[in-house]
Amino acid sequence: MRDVSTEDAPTRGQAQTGRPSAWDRWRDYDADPTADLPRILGAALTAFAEHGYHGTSIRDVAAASGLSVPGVYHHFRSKQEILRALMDATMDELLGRCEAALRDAGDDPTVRFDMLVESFVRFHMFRRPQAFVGSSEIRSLEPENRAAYVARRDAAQRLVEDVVTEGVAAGVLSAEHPDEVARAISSLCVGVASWYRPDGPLTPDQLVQRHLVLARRMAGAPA
Amino acid sequence: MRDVSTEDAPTRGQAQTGRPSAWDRWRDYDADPTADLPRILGAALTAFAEHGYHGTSIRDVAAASGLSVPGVYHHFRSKQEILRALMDATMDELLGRCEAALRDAGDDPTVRFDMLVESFVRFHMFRRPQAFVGSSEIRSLEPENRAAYVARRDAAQRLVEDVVTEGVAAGVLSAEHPDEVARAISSLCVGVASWYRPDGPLTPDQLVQRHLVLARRMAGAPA
DNA sequence: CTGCCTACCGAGCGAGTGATCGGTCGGGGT
DNA sequence: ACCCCGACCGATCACTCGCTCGGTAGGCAG
Repeated sequence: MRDVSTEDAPTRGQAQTGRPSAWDRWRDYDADPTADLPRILGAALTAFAEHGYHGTSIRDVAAASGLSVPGVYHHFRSKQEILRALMDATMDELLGRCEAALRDAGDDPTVRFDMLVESFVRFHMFRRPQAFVGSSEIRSLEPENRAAYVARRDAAQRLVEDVVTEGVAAGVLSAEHPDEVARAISSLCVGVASWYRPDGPLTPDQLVQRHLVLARRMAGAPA
Repeated sequence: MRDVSTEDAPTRGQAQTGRPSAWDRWRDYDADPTADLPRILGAALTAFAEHGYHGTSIRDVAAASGLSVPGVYHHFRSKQEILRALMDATMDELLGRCEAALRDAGDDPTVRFDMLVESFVRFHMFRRPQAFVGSSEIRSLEPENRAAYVARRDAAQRLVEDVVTEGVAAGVLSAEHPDEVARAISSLCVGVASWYRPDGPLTPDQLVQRHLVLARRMAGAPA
């Protein structure tokens, strides 16, 4: 039994200098959200997004992976372990991309806010199944796994909160309650993951811009 | 076999004059979200909110209702029928309360926007399980039931969109894309249902006010 | 008292569940 | 040639699932 959650992870964009750093190209997404995932997790992602964790059987996952049931259990100890690996991979990517966006943004609080929100919106647009499963299946995680996941989720929201707080301190934002603005921006993004369709009338860049406007307004950026 | 979805519904507040009108007291909520529901639906609501539709068995619902499995099937033809009745009751109340709020608001576009948003926020705070199940279990509805539910859900969002559009026409709001603002406000409220806890530091009225501020900002109300 | 209704329950059906057992098979090391 | 190991499968386990059958208990009309 091996943990498969990181196997086959393709080499991603790297910094030109120094050690390779994943998610440096935080704006770029493969069109297929399952492309970077090992096949079992890819199959599980699609099935969980469509029917939910409890609405999906190991046989569904096995069939979609081109494996038998024992074949799946060769890679994962249990159904719960598949969900845990999927949720972990989701948070790895979200946090990785957001931290990369903040590195790119430098020190200007306005740029930091904009780029972090942009990164959030893009993730929820292009990793729609991950974002959806990540928010709807928290309750299906066993207590320990849930606690670990929620902690990372809170850390992601904390990134937003900190950037709002910085903006207020620098006088470029005027939110009275940064934690609530952070929560509102998170809710907005989760919403995007639930209704966004790639074949909609607007381009991804347009949608990013429009949601950036909404986020700026909530945070009290000058019109 | 009877349809139980409306049985035992207590008489609610009525208009002082003319025919009785449900949800006239659209701001008032019983502390227990299951209080107005027949016991089977109340049990199903609690269980679905905690474990999801597929994570809940008929035996769970029966035990929580103090009935046997056939006892449950005496009132509902199938598990799906229970979910449908629950979702219907949820939309009945949401739409009923929002329409009552709009009746109360009169003609002033600013008041109409504020009261409708207030009604939305309150519903998602005090009917948290309903709101959560209503958004997370759409995928568990069979196609016909889902289509009917989504249509009513869209109608609710349309109420918000119309009020924003009215506000823009009257010059008291300045949103460029009312449909997106409406979606954002809905997302905000769904978010409220997912994190709000009655024992939090803020009173419900404070939370309503703060979310009203966020909604007004997104809609481009003057500061 | 009989007949019929609603409201339920004990027992159990076939199907499907997560998980496991004892394998097979092909490739790499020696 | 030998063996071992990772990757996988057919068959099957004990159990739970949604749902149903044939009943019973109590109320009420005639």
